[in-house]
Amino acid sequence: MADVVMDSGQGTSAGRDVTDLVLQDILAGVLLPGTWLKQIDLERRYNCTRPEVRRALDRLAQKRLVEHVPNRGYHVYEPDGRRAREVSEIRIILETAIVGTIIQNASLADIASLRGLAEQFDFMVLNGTMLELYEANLAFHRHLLILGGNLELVDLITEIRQRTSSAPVSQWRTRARVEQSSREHHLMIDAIEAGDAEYLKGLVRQHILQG
Amino acid sequence: MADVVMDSGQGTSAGRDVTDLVLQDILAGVLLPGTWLKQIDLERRYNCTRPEVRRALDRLAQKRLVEHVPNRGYHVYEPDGRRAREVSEIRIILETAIVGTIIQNASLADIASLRGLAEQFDFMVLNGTMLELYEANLAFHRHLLILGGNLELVDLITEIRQRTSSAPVSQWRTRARVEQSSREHHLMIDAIEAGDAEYLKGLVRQHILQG
DNA sequence: GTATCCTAAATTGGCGCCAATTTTGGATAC
DNA sequence: GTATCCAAAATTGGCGCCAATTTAGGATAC
Repeated sequence: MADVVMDSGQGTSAGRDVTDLVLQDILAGVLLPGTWLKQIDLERRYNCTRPEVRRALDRLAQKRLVEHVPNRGYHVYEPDGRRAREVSEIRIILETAIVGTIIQNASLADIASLRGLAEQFDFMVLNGTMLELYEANLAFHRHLLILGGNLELVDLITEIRQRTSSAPVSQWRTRARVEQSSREHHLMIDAIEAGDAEYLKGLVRQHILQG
Repeated sequence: MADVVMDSGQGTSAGRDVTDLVLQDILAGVLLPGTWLKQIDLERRYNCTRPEVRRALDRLAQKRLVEHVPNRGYHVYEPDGRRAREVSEIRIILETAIVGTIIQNASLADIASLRGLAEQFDFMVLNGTMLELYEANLAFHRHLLILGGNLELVDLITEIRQRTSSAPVSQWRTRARVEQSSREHHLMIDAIEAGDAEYLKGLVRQHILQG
């Protein structure tokens, strides 16, 4: 029996589960770092019940996106310079490590798909919300990582990407940076086409460090 | 560190979080892969309430140690060859990446501490339970990783180590392998003392691949 | 006028009940 | 004898209530 049910893992799910809704609002910058997440407020905001709110908060606390203070509540994690730096370092280690495999596995069809996703990102820069831009970026990078052939790694990177919750908002404020990201996406694809692993590694590193 | 090892059936399980208790039982092999975790059973087994059980199961499902099938329950994840291989690959990438930093940062005091932890592991091989052995191993590797200077990375590796839950039991059955691990621990410390990064990388890779 | 204490409102968090769904066992029909 | 169907038991999971703790505000003493 094909009884495969997509539980609320870390996949990109539609805004059904409360956990994802809160997560999206944190990533979109609606719920700012330091904000206390009162259960009664979330209950009303997302039109859901108390237990659902509590489960969502517990899950986000496990993911270390919010902090739980016993008998006082949950609040959005404040950006931590050290942590952000360390997460970036981890991402650089992981994402540069599979550059070789990505280049080996990339077919012409893959490159075409990547171009499409990169262009979709460009489109969202002009006509899209912050969230749509974020998701387009995620889709591009996800497709790129899948070429690495390690699905666990794709999930892991997607997961630790969220650990610098405040990053997307605070770093993507300027249009210049977003357009820089856009250019780098295309340069990455060029590097894959050219089969230049070392150049791609440099691009990935730079891309992560700037956001 | 005195580790609280809970025997099943015992009554007073005060203080400890239920999630950790179930986690330890999965890691220790008491709860075998595929087992259905009925809420009523866990409730009685760990002397806790229904909501506590459900929270623990939800958390373990988030960590992907158990799988949740709606309206049917939770069961311990079956070992997946592909996943285990991919997790090993990730660990190799991360742990070999910080070998250089580890060697740079390792003081004489650190090396002495590592020797002590390695010897504690040796001791547990002879006079210790499976869980104590597992924890001694964890303590050694944790101390090693901390020398890398990236605390997020330490937590991350500790976390993904648990993703191959069935590994410790199934792979550590033979004494030969455990003693091989023991030898490798000491060889790693030797490599650190000698400042030989490349040799240490090879050891780490081999250590992860064999379990 | 300010600090402290005490009371009241608000919030968190534990707990049990009940409905919805699934599983199991047995009875019946072919 | 076997397959199918139905009913009873068991299990999951949603929901709301109430106690414990914290916070805020006001009254009182100095």
